[in-house]
Amino acid sequence: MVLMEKTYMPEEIEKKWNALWKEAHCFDVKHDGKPTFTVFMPPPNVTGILHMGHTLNNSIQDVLCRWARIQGKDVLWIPGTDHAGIATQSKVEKVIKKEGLSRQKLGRKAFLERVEAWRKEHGNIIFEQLKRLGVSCDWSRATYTLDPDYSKHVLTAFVKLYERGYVYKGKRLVNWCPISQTALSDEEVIMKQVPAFLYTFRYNIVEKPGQFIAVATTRPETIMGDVALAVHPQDDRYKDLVGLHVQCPFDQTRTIPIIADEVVEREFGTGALKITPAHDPIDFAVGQRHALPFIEVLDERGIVNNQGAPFQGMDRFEARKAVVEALQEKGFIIEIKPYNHAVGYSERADVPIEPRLSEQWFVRYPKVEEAKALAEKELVHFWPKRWIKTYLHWLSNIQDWCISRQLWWGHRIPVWYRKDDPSVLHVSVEGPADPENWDQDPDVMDTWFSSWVWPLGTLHYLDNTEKAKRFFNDYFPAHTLVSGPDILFFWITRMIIASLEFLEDRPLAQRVPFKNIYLTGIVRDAIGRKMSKSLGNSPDPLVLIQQFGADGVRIGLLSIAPQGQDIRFDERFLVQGRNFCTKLWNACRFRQMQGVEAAYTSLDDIFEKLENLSVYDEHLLLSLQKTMLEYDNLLHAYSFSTAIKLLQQCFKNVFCDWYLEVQKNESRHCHAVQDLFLRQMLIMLNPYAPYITEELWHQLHLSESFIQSAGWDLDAFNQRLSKVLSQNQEDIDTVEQLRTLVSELRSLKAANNLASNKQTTMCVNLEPAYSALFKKHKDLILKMVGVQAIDEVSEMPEDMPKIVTLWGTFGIVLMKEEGSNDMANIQKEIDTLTQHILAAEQKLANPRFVECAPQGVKDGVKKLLKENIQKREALKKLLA
RNA sequence: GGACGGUUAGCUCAGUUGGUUAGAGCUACUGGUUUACACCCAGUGGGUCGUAGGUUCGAGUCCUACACCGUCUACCA
Repeated sequence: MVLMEKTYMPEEIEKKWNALWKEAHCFDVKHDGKPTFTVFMPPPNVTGILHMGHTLNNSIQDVLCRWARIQGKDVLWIPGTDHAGIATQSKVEKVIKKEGLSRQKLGRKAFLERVEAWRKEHGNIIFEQLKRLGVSCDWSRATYTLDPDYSKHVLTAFVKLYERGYVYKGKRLVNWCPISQTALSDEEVIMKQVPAFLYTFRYNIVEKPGQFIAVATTRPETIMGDVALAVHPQDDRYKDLVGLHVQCPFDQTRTIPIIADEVVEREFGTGALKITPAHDPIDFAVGQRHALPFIEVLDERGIVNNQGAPFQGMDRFEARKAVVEALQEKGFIIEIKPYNHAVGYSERADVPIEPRLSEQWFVRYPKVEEAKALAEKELVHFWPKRWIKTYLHWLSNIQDWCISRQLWWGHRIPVWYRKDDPSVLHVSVEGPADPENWDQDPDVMDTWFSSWVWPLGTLHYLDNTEKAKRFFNDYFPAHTLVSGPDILFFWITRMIIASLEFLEDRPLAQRVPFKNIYLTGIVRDAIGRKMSKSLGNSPDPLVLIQQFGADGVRIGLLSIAPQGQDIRFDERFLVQGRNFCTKLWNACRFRQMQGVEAAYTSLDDIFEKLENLSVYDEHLLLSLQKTMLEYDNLLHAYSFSTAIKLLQQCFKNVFCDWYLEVQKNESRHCHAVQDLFLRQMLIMLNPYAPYITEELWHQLHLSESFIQSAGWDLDAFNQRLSKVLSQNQEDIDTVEQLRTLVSELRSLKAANNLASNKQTTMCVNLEPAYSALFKKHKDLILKMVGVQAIDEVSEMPEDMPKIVTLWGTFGIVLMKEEGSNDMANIQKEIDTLTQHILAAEQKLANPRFVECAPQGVKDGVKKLLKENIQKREALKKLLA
């Protein structure tokens, strides 16, 4: 047997196990009749690269999947990528721009080939990165949203919704991105507070020469598109003016009416609102109500068109300046004041969006009420729970979804118009039989329209073979969906709606695509800023993996990710993760140095060898048992950070720093105890740290097969353990008291400036009740504290530094120049004890307390009171 | 404007249905290398649980108000 290396070397070991796992198809779905466990990976952008958000998200999914596998479940974790319409297309457009090309110059077909080539080159980088992190997906089932089979699901969704009357085409005001030149959904628009100006200017009244109405606006460049002025019907200032007309400032021949509409806020600005239906959502509604004309003055690039004379050809921001200057020259401007307001920005291009009138495809959401009912009936659970409110709020205020995009990269809208009569439509997945007579709609669908059928498409719902149907039924719905809350509406809610709509033949409970939704926090930097490319505050996960090992990164990250709370990321935590791995490594190395059997040591073997257990052994195994139970509960409750901290604490404090140190000072060794502890600890740590635990599992010869097949039957384990343990609670208490005593005596030494390695002599005045216990464990105490002898005395010498413990008063023998007795400290301790004693006495003297409090609480108070009094008496003796 | 979070040690956070003397890790300080590990061990210091009230025998935990920080959402043009 070759001795393990002195430190854990993640890189080679990670490589080794990645290869072996792949070779053995460890993560392939088995479909062997065992209970299934499905997870859908939120598909990252196909050309994206791994960032901290992915790292957190996928680590959590991996914990869930690996834990399920250990429990013997048949796990299916489906990975995939998203074609990411706008993001990918604009990336490639930037690249070809450098070659002096544009997509228009290339033409649709050639451009799409370029994008596809780009995808082939840059796609799946993220898969390789995820593999480095150690995620256990079934890679053979990786799905891409433009895969032919997957696309069929997307197009079918469109066609079905069209047939059912949920999809319609309409000329509406949409969010228009002048850079990408496409419509955007409301969710792709980011509202930003920006400093701007509020311009107040005059509109001369035609019927009353010399009189005018003052109007406030932030968008003077749209004045040329004004078709009315609106005031509130109850506004006394303007009541008499309704029905009259005003003159347009740049086209004196054009007059527009003054109308009354309740949408106008009397308190804002001047109480008069200019109506530009083609360029503002509110104005659009007013325009429809009053049957006003729609005048567009900006084109698709945000440039003033021929309706906007004399500013034609100017960009919208140039035009704003020019219009204001022109108004100033005419003396129409009354006031210009700074004004902060929210402006919608295009998520991708980061420029203000332009509300623009255009013809688009819309979806009216089906199954909204059912989607609400699912959450209310707890057929889908949110973790943390509070997200249910946000979910319901969105569903209650849901707006029709603009799904067409004026892009080329994506699923093309499956609608054809007859060449000789474009009002004749053909809508189908396959297209018309005589394509030469038809023109297909040029637009593609919103990327989110493709990902909302993710649970159906990845499981090949439309495949009608018996085998495929059975597969779908066995793996749908998923157990948990893990995602950031930022895409709760974009994606999660829509997946629920799509599954509800397209699985109509199933009962409600079986149409929900996942039973649990776990929403992670957002990863922030050390000073609380969101991690982003532009700030450059996001570390490269691969560099971190190289520095700390994949396991170190995973443990570090998960230990600071409390349920649904944002994460303050700091490399310090990864250092801790790595350090823990080293500790684990060394504890197993230590075990190996004591001799490991050449044959495999199964759980049965270990239990067989558990005999003649000392109280220390029992104490350790009971700690293990308690930890196993708590760990199981914590994972059920998605408390990932608490769970890993629990394991770390048990492993370091109880096993390494206490049990192993005790073992070093004991002649008798029961290796089976260590083996059992390490075995169970490795199993529990495996979901968090798959590589190192797999390696150690084999180094310690715990099994021939992979750790993932170890099994986890808590009840059976507890029963077996109960048989070998004496289960004497007093013994366990004794060991806890011993730990405290050792710590107190070490403290006595340190307080008197004695180095921890300095052998000293102590004396003790024992509490009679603990005399026997002390004698029994005396040798161990001597060794653990570093003391030559502890002499029992009935009277403590006066000038000796002392400490009062549960078991007795201990004094330390000092050389002349060493230390001194600190009376002030003793007095301080007596004072604190007195406070506690008084509080306890008051409680017990209170009849209401005695009457109401449960017996356990009362007993606890009494016991503590007794101990505190005992301790205080001993301390008082020292002062006397 | 609305909704939802958060506020506990210098920092990052635990603290389950109210119940015994409020915890951990990191940092700081002190000391140490004994059968693994300095990516280690031992010890010390540090908190009137955001503020003000209330309910209760008992409140970090429940209620009310306020303050501050944050997120989402709608935006009054």
